[in-house]
Amino acid sequence: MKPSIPRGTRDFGPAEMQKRQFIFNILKNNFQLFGYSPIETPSMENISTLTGKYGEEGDQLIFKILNSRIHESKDDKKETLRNEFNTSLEKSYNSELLTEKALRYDLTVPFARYVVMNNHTLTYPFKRYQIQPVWRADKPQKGRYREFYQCDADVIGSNSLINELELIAMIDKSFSELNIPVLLKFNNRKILSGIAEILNASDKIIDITVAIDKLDKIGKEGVIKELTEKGISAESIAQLEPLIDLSGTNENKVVVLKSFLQQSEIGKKGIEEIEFLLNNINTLSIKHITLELDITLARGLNYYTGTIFEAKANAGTFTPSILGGGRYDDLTGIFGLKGLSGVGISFGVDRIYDVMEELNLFPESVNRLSTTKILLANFGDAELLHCLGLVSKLRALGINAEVYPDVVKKIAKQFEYADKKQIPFVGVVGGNEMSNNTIMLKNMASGTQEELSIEQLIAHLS
RNA sequence: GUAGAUGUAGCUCAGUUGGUUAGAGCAUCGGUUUGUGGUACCGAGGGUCGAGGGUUCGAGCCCCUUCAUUUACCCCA
Repeated sequence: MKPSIPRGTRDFGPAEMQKRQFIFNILKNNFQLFGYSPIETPSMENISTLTGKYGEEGDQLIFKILNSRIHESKDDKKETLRNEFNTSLEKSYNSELLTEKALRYDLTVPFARYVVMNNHTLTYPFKRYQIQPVWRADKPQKGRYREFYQCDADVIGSNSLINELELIAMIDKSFSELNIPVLLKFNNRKILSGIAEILNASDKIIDITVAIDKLDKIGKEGVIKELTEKGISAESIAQLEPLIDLSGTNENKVVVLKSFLQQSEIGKKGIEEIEFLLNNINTLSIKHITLELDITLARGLNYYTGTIFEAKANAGTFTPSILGGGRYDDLTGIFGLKGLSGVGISFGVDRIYDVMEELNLFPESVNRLSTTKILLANFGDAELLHCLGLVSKLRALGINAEVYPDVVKKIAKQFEYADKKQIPFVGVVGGNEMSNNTIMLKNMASGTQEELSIEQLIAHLS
């Protein structure tokens, strides 16, 4: 049979892994630098843990796992299963009789589930990071995969906006180290709720933000047309006008929003939070990223209640977001633990990779196929045994070294191997070198070689 | 879900209005070189042209069906 992998999934070869790990390492270091501890959770969760947390669209994109040993069910149960299956063919329908498990859709909901289950062992505020793949049954396209890694950092059990500030600092530091120019958009769900409250249209708030978000694409008239189509009254649209025209600095936008939201308690709270962030952001010495208040940023995930974040590369043609996050006031409440507010962000490694590839941002040092520093050529059994002693000496000193395992007719083959793996040095130990206790060291880049003592070799490679 | 694009060698792709035995580059293997790679030269292997059906004396090319991949919209990391 012809081998293939499911669509939306990918294999990663050594060259790609080298670069992916470069990203993982930077993120992991920063997570630890800011005080987060690692956890892992299972790939699969009970389906009831996941459903209802991501909005209607999100729920449909959850990969479900068919119950195992369904065929062993009793006959009377089989009839029920058949009915459930038929129903699920007719409409979007979750039946726990068929699929009681599903692949995790993100890391935040499993984290909330973890917190509730481990409440008594945790010290709050609990700061965790988590680097694991998630799965979404989306149609794949550019920058969109069905299996991809998220790198999450969340603080739970703290209401303080200091957490938001720290996250912004960590985002800045991480993207600065990755050397990616980034536009970090932020907003606050309370402002969106406030706008809905003022317009008395809480069910239409998503339509409104989506429409205003298209301003760049379809112009002001297009936006007004779309709002009308969505059933927003002319009066409300007129009222909305200052928001459609919203522009300028973050501070200017706050002034406009303040007057718009005067009559909304929740809106005023949102403004207060935004102002706190803007007033204190300077003390963070943000050097790298650009911060922009964007009231059209809504984010589909149901659980967000306060600050929301989204980051995109500020250069090149790759437009999908590479980071998302926000505050959720009561995600653990669903699992029975009330009153724990959390805030977190998620880096999308796969998209960060795509951006870095496009902008050619990977440093030269990770653009190689292997980390081996020296290959010892194989001239036969006796020489090989001698070389094995030599490599273990080198490895003890932290020098990445390997031997060529097979005896081959043409020595050239071994040099070709080193060349293809981009190994910088090849050591040759034949009869002469063995009796002299030396090694012929060839520099693959320059093509030159010289006979060295073992001490000289070590000095050369260290 | 809606719309478009593409399926030819391991990979990237040519292939003329339908006409002999379907090509190239890269990769692989062998040789020029039995202690030396990357550059050069010579040679070899490798194809049910995505699958099924139709039109035709004749189909990689035209028609139908189907599958796969990919891009955009929606939503998302």
